[in-house]
Amino acid sequence: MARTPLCDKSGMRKGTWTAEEDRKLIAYVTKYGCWNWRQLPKFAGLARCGKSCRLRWMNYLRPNIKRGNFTQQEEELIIRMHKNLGNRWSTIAAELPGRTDNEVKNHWHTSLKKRVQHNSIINEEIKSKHIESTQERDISFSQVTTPASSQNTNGPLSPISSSSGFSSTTYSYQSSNHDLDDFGFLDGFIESMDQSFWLDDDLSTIVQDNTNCAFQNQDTTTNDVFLVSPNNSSNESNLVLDNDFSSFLDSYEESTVDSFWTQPYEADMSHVLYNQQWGFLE
DNA sequence: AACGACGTCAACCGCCAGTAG
DNA sequence: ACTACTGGCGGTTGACGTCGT
Repeated sequence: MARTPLCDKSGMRKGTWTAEEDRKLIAYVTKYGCWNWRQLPKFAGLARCGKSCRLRWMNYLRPNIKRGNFTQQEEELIIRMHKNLGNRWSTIAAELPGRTDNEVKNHWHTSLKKRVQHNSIINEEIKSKHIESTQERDISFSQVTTPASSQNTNGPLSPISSSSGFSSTTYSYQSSNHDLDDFGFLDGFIESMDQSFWLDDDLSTIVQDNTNCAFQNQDTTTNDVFLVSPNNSSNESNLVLDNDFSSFLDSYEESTVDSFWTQPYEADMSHVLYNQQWGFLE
């Protein structure tokens, strides 16, 4: 599943992230935010390039990442959006709360693409059979009543004029008269999502209740919430924050840890939060 | 049980756009 | 206007798991 750990020329680690590296990254970003990915590994005590840290955080460690199988609704949305937008994975993923562009991309290549292609083939077969039967009927009909020169090949019954090139047998929304360029149905999909899906209620409460020790930094595009030191350019102030952070953690450990952090390192993250064995900036 | 083919997905790579100096 | 830097994106890789023979 993961790559064998190795180092590049500059001594930066590559390959699979260890649980310890994850703990360091989570602890640092949770405390100070992702103010500069390039500089972050140095301060977080990680022998990784910033790009690798960013990727690990964005695709795997950040809160509210939704893991597990895609629902039928999610798959239908991906297929429809991909048909309209192409390989714009980040745009597609933005409509799937908790899903990353990498995850959407992987799921498309491993599962959905084949399914769509399979359905297209079936659809083509249905189309060609329909054309054959229509032509046979037209021929037999014209033999009796109509001169060949007056046959209309692009009439209302032509499957070519009504087909979207997308199977209508599997995906129910296709039969609901949506225009291909009309994303209106997406609104309904998104509205039906519980708001807690986007941002953990417990977390937002905690951030509001602890503004004395850290301030909230929320990414408006992803709804990610980070806790940022009031003055993260100073180690001295960070140490002060460490003390405040202890009480801050005490105040919410029971209500939030389980829901805030997702698998697979839920237990490890709890360890970080409870014991604060960060081992850096100290 | 052994082996190869295939599927999955975390992670890497290169490119590009935006921004600051 | 130009350059350097950074974050973000999409394409691709490759280790590991699963399945079929």
